[in-house]
Amino acid sequence: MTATVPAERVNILLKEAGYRLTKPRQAVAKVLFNTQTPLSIEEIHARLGDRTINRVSIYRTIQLLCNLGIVRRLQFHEGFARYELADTFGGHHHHFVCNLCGRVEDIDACPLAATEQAITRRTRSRITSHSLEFYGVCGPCAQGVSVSPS
Amino acid sequence: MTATVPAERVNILLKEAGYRLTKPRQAVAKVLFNTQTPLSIEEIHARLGDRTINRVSIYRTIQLLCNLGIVRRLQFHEGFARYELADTFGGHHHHFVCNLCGRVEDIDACPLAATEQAITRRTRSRITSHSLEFYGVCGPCAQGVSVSPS
DNA sequence: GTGGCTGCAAAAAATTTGCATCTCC
DNA sequence: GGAGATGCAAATTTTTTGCAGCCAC
Repeated sequence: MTATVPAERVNILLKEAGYRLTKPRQAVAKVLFNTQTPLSIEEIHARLGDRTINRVSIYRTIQLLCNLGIVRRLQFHEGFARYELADTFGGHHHHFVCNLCGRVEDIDACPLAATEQAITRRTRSRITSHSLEFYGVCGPCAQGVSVSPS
Repeated sequence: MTATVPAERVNILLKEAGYRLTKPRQAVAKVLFNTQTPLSIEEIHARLGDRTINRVSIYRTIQLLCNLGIVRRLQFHEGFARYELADTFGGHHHHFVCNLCGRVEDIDACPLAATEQAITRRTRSRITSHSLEFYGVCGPCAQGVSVSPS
């Protein structure tokens, strides 16, 4: 995804919700805003240059950002979660995950609006979000030119 | 999902692939064929009446059934995985997960064939599967008549 | 009979929690 | 200064692995 709004908006949202602007929170938010692909806790930790920020703080910060609707959690069946900016900040999109190299590509097309309406009408439920992932073999891997993921 | 083919087909598939027909494997398959909703390892274990079958065997059986394409893994952001019969046995469908009561409903409509084709053409990738979940509040919960999940 | 399968125990990995210390407002 | 946040350690939870004994073929 690509950040469409300055990271400072996160600061405002935190303040408005009554939370403090601390170094770990700003650092984690910055990493997420500067990254084009969903990150695991471990990857976020690795990107926080100096390792003075504890993994536990990253977990807690991520949980907070998820609750505030700034970040969303993804599961690619890897045994751990990944996180990226939520729709408002990163734009609504889905993912294609290569089963060979693990690379993740954004899929901007979303054909689900009509489906959601149909479900809502039929079941009287309220849909607040959806999660859609495609799995397969990416172009480069299919042609044998891929490298294993970092 | 609903089983559309007798569970005996699993026995044939196992044999054909060179695996033995053991009690744990038949018991786990039976549970999956008799259940309408995706189950966690814990839930499968609980439904195996007598507790003579170990959790580890369930993990290993599930992994085998996934590899054979009989079962598929789902993640509803609960911190653990759920499993249900794969398309061939349970029919292609997606899920609606109620954020309040946790109930899971099948969504049979799948509007993704066209999207998959578009992605495949553009990126020269090969899509082998997709995963789509809707989240929200189900009808009963929206009307305050819901009970918490078992 | 025997090689693959199971159960037990233990390890590994991801995430959460308790609490003393620190720091943002 | 004080409430709230962090860091460390330890606990919890889910899943995986090693290995001796068992059972399907």
